[in-house]
Amino acid sequence: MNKKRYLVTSALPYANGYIHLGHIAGAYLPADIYVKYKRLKKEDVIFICGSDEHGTAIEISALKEKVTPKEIIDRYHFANEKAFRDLGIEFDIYSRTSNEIHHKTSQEFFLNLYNKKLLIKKSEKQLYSEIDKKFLADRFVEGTCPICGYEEARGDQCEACGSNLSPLELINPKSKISGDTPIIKESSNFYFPLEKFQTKLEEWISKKTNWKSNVKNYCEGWFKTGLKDRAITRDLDWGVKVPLEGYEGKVIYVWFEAPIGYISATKELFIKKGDPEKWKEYWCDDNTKLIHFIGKDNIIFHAIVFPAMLMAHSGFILPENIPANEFLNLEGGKLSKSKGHGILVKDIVQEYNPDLVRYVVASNLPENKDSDLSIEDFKTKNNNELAGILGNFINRTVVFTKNKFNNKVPERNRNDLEILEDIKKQTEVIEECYENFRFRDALNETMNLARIANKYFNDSEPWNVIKTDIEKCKHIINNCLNICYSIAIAIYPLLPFTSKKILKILNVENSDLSWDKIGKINLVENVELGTNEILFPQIENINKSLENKMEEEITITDFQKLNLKIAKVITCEKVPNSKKLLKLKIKIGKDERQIVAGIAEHYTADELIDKSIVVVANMKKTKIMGIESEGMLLAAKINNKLVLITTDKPIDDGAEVS
RNA sequence: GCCGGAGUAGCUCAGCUGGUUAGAGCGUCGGAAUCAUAAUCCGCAGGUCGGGGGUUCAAGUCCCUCCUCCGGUACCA
Repeated sequence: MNKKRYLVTSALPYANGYIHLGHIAGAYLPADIYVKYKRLKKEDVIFICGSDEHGTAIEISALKEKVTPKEIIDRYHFANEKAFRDLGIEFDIYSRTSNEIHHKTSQEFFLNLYNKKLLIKKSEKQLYSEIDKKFLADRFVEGTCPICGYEEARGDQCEACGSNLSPLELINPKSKISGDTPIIKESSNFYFPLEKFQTKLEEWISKKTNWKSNVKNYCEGWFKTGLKDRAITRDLDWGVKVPLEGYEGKVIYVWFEAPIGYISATKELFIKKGDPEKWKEYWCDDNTKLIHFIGKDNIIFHAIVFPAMLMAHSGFILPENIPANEFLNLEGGKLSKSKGHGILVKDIVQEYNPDLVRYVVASNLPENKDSDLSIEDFKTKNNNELAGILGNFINRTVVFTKNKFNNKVPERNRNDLEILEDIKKQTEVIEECYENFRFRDALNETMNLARIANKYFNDSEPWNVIKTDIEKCKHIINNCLNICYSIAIAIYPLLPFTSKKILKILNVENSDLSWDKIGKINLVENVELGTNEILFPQIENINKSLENKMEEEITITDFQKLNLKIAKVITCEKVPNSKKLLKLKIKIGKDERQIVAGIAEHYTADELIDKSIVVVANMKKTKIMGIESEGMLLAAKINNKLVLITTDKPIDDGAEVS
């Protein structure tokens, strides 16, 4: 019988931004907890992750910052790698898709499908720049929108009117790289026949009775719409080159190549370990359970696209489970980079004990639905739970030992194992949680160990017993110290740093942790303890500013780009068929113009007439629901309240705001 | 507009295929204790399970409808 193996992956973070708590809650912390638990159970498990480093977004960031893509990916790759490490998230390997081994692996994968004639070749007219010497990907083209006339529409979409475009539709297209006017040229690209795999996928997923319902629901949604073939190559520089002659200047699309990163990273891991063939045990052997930890935005890729790719390639195992999480909100608001709302890991670890961060996130994991995290939690959970329940038990036990028994493990002197058995029994409850990917429950049940322990301490009253029966007291404290050790093991998946600290306090730093040791007698009598330490000092104040650290700072020059003016509303009417749009005519000095504003849910058209408002006067023209808008009015918004910005005292329209 | 998801105690959330008095953690309150980071332990708190209607012997749990929020997708030439 072959032993079961676990191959655990966390979604490859895109190397175009810093990791924040939403990411951690979605894909990384649950995976790390799971892996640590499996390791305690002495299971064969490897934990794979790495940076996803290709794609247009990175290339565009590089273009914007006038640096090479390599600089961008290096910045985020190393920063994120460190962020994970700081949080105690320990991958066996944190690789990156820019590595040579990944390029090679992806190309082999591609060729495998190509040689089987599975890929569909489609020729399409594409824009080609003779100066840049390449085909221009959608987002590298700019031109006039054929629908609304907006002059800087992107190749894929017009930001002004929202129309989806293809670069060929643009009037006067220009290369965003060189400004060159591209010509139309035939370009052929390959498509992956996803449609063909739909039946097989549906069948496969229908058998996955232990998958979370949210994951299955998403899949069913996609099936219902019908899977469509997806382009697998595109005209770009930055990425894995298409390994065929005549396809120079084309790369493999990131969605295809990134998940292969799990395979390349596994290869890399075993090359480093000096056993270069061993990766196959994890990817090609049915005794291995492949588990992808991801956020819900990634479900389509891990539950549908990648499995289809693996089926097409054949020889690989398919995922056993995909315990995708929903999204983590912060103070009721969505975590989003663009809105400057969120907590970056690199910042939070400066502020708090990483185990506290793990604890707060783990107790709020969005396992069944989007969840909400409050900054206040860092304080209350630290003080009330970690310090009060867990830290306190360790501390009261150790301090008691120090004061009454010379800081040495007192002797056992009776045959009473009941409390240790209770502890053991509780761990079975915890195990069940882990096996079912219920990490929030696991955390709660783990804390119950400390609750049981505190109760035992209270009920046993060693501070009284010592006055009448010192032997009995020794036994009690011996139990408590052994419970401390058990707790150190049990909390290890959740609070690895604290676990180590407890071992140090117990002076058994080098002991090999194993789940089986929980509820057993592990400490040697009369051995002296180490130095005590307060595990979770009380937190008095919390730093609310953390949530805003994502906001970009600007200079006065940036501000001056805005041309803010006072305007007077002349007429105003509701835009038919819209929920929140009002169309208003405004007067800015001599200038009269029309703007469309999304405030109908807060103001009626009549209320606005004659009001003095503040508008951004140099806003690019745009069309909203087909209506031209030549500016943007300012309003303050919080929760669901919205009020217009107006002036303190009357002032003529046209006045500048600065 | 359409398709999903969600709306359960003050807060954060559990409640599988409908079935005894709707649960947990934290907070609040009362009590016990004082070894411990004013930490612990015990007890209590009574929430029309978003509104309304329906099916059923029985619904938080199924059906219809409405409201609110969140995703996805479409359209508004």
